[in-house]
Amino acid sequence: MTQVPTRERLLDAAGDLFYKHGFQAVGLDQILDTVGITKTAFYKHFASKDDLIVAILDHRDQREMEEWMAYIRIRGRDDARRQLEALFELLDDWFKNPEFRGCLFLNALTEFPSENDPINRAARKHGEHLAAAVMELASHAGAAEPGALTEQLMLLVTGAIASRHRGGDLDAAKTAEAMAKVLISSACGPAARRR
Amino acid sequence: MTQVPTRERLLDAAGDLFYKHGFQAVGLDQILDTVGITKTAFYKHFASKDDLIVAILDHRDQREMEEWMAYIRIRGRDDARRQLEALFELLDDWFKNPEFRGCLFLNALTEFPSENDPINRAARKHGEHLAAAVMELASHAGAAEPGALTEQLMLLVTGAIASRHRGGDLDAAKTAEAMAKVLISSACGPAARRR
DNA sequence: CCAGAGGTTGACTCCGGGTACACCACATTC
DNA sequence: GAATGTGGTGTACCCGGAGTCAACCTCTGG
Repeated sequence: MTQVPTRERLLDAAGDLFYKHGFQAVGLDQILDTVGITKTAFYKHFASKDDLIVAILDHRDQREMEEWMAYIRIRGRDDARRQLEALFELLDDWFKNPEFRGCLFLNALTEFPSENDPINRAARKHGEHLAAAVMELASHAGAAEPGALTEQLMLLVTGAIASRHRGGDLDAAKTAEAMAKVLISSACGPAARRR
Repeated sequence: MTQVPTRERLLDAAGDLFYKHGFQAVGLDQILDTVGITKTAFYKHFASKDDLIVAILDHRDQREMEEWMAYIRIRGRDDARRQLEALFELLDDWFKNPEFRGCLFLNALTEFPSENDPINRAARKHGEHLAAAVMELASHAGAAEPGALTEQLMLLVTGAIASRHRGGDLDAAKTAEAMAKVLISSACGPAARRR
């Protein structure tokens, strides 16, 4: 019976609560109640609530990047172009989840708008990681200007998430996917499909 | 000497603070200090902080819609297609402002994620107003499917704002504008320009 | 055997949202 | 000329959340 260490349980439980209700809206006590420890115990794991948030963002960044890349590899086979397109299929799957509340990292960015804030930094890193991954796929796909395509696709991804979050467009992922396919085709040439 | 009524000053000052630092991050006291009144006086104007936020969102929705439509009419002349494109020029101007901190309404949506929350409702209304305006322009521009074009353009607008807010793409408006022009052309026919 | 990690209880500070009460000044209206 | 409403003031207060502190417990490994 290897018990799940408290630190992990804190990261999980607090992450879920923050995602559902927002970072500032969730009190420490609420987190401590669900995990079942006391305040003093908490402060032996994390220096502050902010520290906890940073740890959550780092942890989820890593986890989500792995999950997303795995999904993309499976759905996109060995075709970099198809993999780029799979990114939007992933979004569609995600948006169908009734628990969807936007992107944790984008949410963190708006709740902690100061650029010096460690939380803000941690949240921005996720965007950079995703952009780097897209950039690599764009290069592999033979895009004429991988950088430009990356900015376009990232804007579509961000826009789809924010649109769906706003509640206006329930099929935001499909909307974005249609645009993405056009962009990918025109950037990589209409036919060629490379590794 | 018609003094600016306190209610207006509260809306302005609190709106600015909320935009800069976030809704939950700004305390009532901070607002009261900048306006120069006491807590008791505040509660004679608004029932609560939430009530104040709703009033600010309503107020700014109206103001921003007027400003945006005026900008679009000036830059787009009497050409609905050019007016749609002008929307992205407006974004570019906005993004150049160093005070840019994202969209107040999108920010409100992430800080108050509960759909029942009056603040959430008020923030969503702004998106609906803007979408309605875009829809009308899309119809005037002779789009084959105005609804589809509206969803695409709204996604680009939202994506540009969120991308710029994320800090990844400083030229997000240009990126979105390029995509928008293609979409508008293909939806309305490559040449025709109507009122 | 002892140190250290992870835990407990309980009391405490400070700050923010919100309330209650008593009071003041001025303009309008009966 | 008194009454009332509006927009203020000041002070004292309650509650909940973040964070601190001190004293103590228990299990585990060198």
